[in-house]
Amino acid sequence: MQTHMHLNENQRIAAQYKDAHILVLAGAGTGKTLTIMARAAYLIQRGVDPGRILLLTFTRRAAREMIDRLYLSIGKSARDVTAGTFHHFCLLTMRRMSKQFGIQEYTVIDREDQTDLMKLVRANFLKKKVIFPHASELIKIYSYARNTNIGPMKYLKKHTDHDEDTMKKICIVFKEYDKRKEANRYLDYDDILHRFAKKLHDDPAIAEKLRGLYDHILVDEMQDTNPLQWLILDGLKEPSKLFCVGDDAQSIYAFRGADFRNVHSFRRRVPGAVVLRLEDNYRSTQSILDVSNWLLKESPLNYKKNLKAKRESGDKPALIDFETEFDEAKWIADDLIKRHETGASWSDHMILTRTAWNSRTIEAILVEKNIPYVFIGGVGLLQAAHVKDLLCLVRASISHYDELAWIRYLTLWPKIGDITASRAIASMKEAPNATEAIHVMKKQFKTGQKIAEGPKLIQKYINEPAKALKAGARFLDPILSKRYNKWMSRKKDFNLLEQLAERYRSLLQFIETYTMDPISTTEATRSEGKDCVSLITIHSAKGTESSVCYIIRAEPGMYPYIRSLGEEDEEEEERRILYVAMTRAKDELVLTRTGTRYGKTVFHGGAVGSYFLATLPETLVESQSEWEGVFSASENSKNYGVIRPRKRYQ
DNA sequence: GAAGCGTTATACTAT
DNA sequence: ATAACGCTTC
Repeated sequence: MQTHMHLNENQRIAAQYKDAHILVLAGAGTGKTLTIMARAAYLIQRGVDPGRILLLTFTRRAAREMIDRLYLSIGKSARDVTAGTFHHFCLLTMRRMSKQFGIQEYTVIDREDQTDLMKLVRANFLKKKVIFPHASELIKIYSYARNTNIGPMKYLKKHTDHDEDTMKKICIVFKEYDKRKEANRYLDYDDILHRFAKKLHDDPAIAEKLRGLYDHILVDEMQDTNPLQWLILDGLKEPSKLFCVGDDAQSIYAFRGADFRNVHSFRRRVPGAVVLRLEDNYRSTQSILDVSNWLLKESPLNYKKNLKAKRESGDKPALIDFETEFDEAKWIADDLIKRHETGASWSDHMILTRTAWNSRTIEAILVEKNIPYVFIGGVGLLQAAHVKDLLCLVRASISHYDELAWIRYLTLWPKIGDITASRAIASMKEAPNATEAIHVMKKQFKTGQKIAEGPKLIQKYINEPAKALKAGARFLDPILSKRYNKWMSRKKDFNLLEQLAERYRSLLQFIETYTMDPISTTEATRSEGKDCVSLITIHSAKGTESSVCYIIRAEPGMYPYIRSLGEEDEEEEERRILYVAMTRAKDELVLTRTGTRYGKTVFHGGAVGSYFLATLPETLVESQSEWEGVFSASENSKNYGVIRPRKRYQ
């Protein structure tokens, strides 16, 4: 990282550009974040009210970090800048104008709830057993179609090969899903953007108001915004000025509707926009960039990227082979300990993983060896079954429309399954208010009195989330302790939850925050600023950096990921994922791979399927094999078997 | 008909 | 770890 707010010429020109919409094309490590912050600082110093600056980032973590850094540079006024993700910003704004947006009493639901709701709709729609996409697949299709602003039918025709009849049925199911969602007063992630964008474009009075909120909109990771997000920027951009920063080579969210080409069309979309470039890399050594550059050059797409280091050439990246993921994990843990003993901080190390579950082995070893770490990405604390049980009790207490929460809560009780629960909930829907609804529900069951106690308990503490959770946890304890093995270790999560909740003024706010920004258990436990190793998915690692980076499981079937094989667009996205991973490293890059694929040892001969590192020139890395008795690392890559594309899910 | 239990299959990325 | 499924019990 460059010294604080010390800008090079191009960064300075970008940060201080006047009166224009600006796109900054900034390669990895060229000081993207620094330039955005310098822009904010410059604007504020020139007299712009910080409250009239909107900073849109990709994760809430990124927003927090930027505001913290801005605080160090310009002080208190940094806190007045609105910073967050598109979803966060849109929801916040809609909550402030909840009457105009008609979202009072609405509950935000996550992907899992979306899928569960879709399951109900799907089951209702299908008479008998027919071949029909699963709920998770339906949600994926619908979400993608909405984020790219194309109709579901158009999407289905373009991306699947279902027959006409099935496609029509799928579209009907989507309509049913919408209806059910509305009846439950749910907002899914896509609704948050969609409702906002719709008002912005269809309601001139509200649009006028929204456009007047900010003078400057700064957007990080522009390459990963999708067409729906673009509608939002487009609607807000006059008289506000856009300052967008991105890099096509780091676009890794196509599955969410982003298109890496979208930064190229910026000038067409925004007439008169100025496009600037940052090309000097301050982050990494040249040896790390050499491998990264090589990877992009191998692509059939022309990224026109050749990162040049401002730093020394440094050590060559290492490529190390292991027989099993267990060996790999142990080696990394020992390497970390060695480095720590010679004076390095744990926090100088980042372990990058393609998939969240791939990190399980290494996580176990880190725990075993007492290496402090934080896991970022993947499944959250709030997804654990027992935590969901408690949160659903809370949700049910807040909203009597919340069908999923009620089903979950009611089915915790003996002799109540989903069918009985659904019936009771259907009768509740008629009730005019929450109190009446609970009264109606109570009468359905012999144990009704006891069942109704839970929500009543929670309702007492609507504005004291920690107390509500404590009361809820105590209330559910007898049921949950019977339900789960190892209950004592699960129960600990409730204390953690209570601690988190203390920071919030209402239950609604607490639930909403963590629904939109799920965190892992280690992330919740870690005290701020603690020295620890980061174990992180590459998708979550965007925008971060570390002195030493380990990219684990860099074997065939992983880069490109096995499911993308055969689809050029998808394989190229996988290339960018690996590129993002490599360019996080400042001083040392260690690629490790195993001979295990899906639990089986792979060392049969034959041609290599699509595997990026198969053609990696030996001069670019130091190869090493910890796989005793087997061929050397360089031979190794040639001896991996053919990888065939897995049958695609329809 | 519905609940509940035990067995088996299964894993990408995320707001 | 959990969802899905088949089977048994109420």
